[in-house]
Amino acid sequence: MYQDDRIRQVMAKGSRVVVTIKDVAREAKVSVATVSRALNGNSNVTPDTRARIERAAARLRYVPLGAARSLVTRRTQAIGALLPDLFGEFFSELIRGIDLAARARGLHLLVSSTHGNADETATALRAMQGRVDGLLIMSPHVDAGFLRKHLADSVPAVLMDTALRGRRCAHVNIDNFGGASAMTAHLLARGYRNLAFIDGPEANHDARERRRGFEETAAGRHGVTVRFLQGDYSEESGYRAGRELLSTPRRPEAVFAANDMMAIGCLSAFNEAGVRVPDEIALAGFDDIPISRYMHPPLTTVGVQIAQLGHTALERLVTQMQTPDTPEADVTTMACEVVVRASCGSRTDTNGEAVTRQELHIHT
Amino acid sequence: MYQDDRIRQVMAKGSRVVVTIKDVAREAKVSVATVSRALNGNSNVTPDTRARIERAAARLRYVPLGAARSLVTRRTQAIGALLPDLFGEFFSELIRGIDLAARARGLHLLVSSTHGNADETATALRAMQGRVDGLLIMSPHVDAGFLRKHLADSVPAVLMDTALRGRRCAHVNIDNFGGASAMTAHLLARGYRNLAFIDGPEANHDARERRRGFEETAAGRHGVTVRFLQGDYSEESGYRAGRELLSTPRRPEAVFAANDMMAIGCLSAFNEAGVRVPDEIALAGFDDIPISRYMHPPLTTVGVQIAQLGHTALERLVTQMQTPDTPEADVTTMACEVVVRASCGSRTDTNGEAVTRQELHIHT
DNA sequence: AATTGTGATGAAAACGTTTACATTCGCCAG
DNA sequence: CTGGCGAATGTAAACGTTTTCATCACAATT
Repeated sequence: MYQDDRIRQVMAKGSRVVVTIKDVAREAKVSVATVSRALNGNSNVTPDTRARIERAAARLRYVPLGAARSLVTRRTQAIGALLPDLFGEFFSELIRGIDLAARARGLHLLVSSTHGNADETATALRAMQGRVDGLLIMSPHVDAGFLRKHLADSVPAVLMDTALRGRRCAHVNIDNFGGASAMTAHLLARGYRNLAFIDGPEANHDARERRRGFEETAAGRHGVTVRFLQGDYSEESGYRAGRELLSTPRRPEAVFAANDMMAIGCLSAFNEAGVRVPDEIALAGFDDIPISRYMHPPLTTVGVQIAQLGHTALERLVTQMQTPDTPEADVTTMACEVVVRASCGSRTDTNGEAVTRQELHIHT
Repeated sequence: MYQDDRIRQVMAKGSRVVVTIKDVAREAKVSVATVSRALNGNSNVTPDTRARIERAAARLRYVPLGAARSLVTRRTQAIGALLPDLFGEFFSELIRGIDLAARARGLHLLVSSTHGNADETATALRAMQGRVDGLLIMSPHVDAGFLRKHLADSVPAVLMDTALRGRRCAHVNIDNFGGASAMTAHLLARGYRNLAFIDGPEANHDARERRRGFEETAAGRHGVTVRFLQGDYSEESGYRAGRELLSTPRRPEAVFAANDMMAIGCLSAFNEAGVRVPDEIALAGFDDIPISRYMHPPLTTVGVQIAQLGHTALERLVTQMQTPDTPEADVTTMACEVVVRASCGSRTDTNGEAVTRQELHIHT
């Protein structure tokens, strides 16, 4: 049955010998070209021959070597996602969105985290380039110079939620400004006049935009006072901000945290001090991470369609990969929505679910 | 400055031409072999030559093509993680653990989700094999036959939290039985005698083990009654189970859900009905997902070191990749711990934090 | 001065696949 | 019977890198 030693060796139980297309060809008594054609399904192959080849391939458990295939086709069928971190709900959702879109396109997904280190970001960026067809990048460290230095022209890339508007590649952004502005308007509409804002890390583009959204909407309005506290997006920093707010003589009526984790920390501080939310003080966050609705009270927040962001970014990238001519780098902005729950004193059903959603604009 | 048309073409702004090692060699006026040696750092190259090559490579923004390199070195420097899903805290943590360990080893991480579909699992498994050095697999569909059919002998693999104990590859499991058993003992120790258990999906190995841990520890004890409700790991199913429990004449004193999401759903049902936890009924979960501690009351649960599981699995895989001789496939079991919070009536500090952790055994 | 050793560099083979081109074969029209 | 055609298959080149082996220059030894 087996034609020679090679086949015998390949079939030997537990061996680590790799099966190549030549083995399949030999086993099916055809040339490697025919095997390739049969297995890739495109060209003309006799049903009989095809069946013989498929049987041989299955018997030998042949799987084509991606490297060899990529080398000649100049496609890896993989895209890389470079993210600042893989921890927490935000990135989990983002990866899920990317994965969903990638699998729909038959693309593999290579993930890497940079942990906020610029050198590491550069290393990861370089390491990925040789092995993917395109790159999805979210990182506080990337700017025009960084990309010019570390990103080859041959690699299509899409930047997610980044300040930079270089003409080098496309962007998919979150409407941080609009979302923060809408939430601020919501707070004002509820009658709160004395407001506090817990800031995100200064270096972060999105944190700055959120602050700006709050500031421009609230500041200068008649009878409205604003106050800022520094945070860094961590629950811990939100907790500290909450304590600080309680210790000052004149408490704000409402607190808007630049992300949900800080809002949650702040809520802990309030709960701990026996200050009731929203009766004594209102609280809002940003991101609408899944935990938010389980808080006590459920958190009013700005909903970001995180998975959708990943999906959109990947589709953008695919478009860019398919059109070799550099299209004028465009910017897609994902809309946000105010998700009203109990923490800002809305009427809610007994389950604490959101009862209203205020849609914002979509601007592409 | 530039030697010929090729270089000029390569340097042309915005071009999609890929830079190869030959271009670098030409630019640095050396052979490709020397470029390879210089850039890989190993062999002897004159400092002068090396500098010239590095300058050339940087100027051209050269990055080696992974496919070509892999083809000759027979290493992709990548490992694949095949998971049932990418949604939720559990997988987020797991991926983080894997990524951390992989980056420490200089390995790339390829992720893929199978969404519970057996065919899709097979496809993903096959597609990954040609492009990674090893595989981390977690899936309800893999059994001995499945692997024999779809997994080439040449690919090292580690199975995570799976029933199968084939001799084909190593396993890293969670001590589901031990954890459930310990939690049950904890409930009994607190004086609860009338217990209910919310089951996970029947097909799941871990769900069965958790049930077994509960059953064998509680059943047959003097004065202890047990009751089972079917769930499927979703919050929704936990909610239904909670409603059902409340509607029956004799309520259990304590409810043990096979995972945290169901416990959270159950808690919603209790809160909604105004039934106080833990005063009127105690509640426990399994997994210790990050949300648990933010519940109201914070959830007593079985802690699984999820990130650690990923880390361990990857290290196991690396070991297997380095030793070509198949080592007797071994099984590592990760210990669980009972994390006591307020939902089972323990005394807690004002913050609702865990105040005791009961360590279990570690068995390797 | 001739020989040997050494360290840097170059030439070329190899990796496994796809694909352009060549070959073969059977069939049909003339 | 022959020429031509199309379908099925084979042959071989190419992809970009690493690595083995050979070459070379030059210093150290005889």
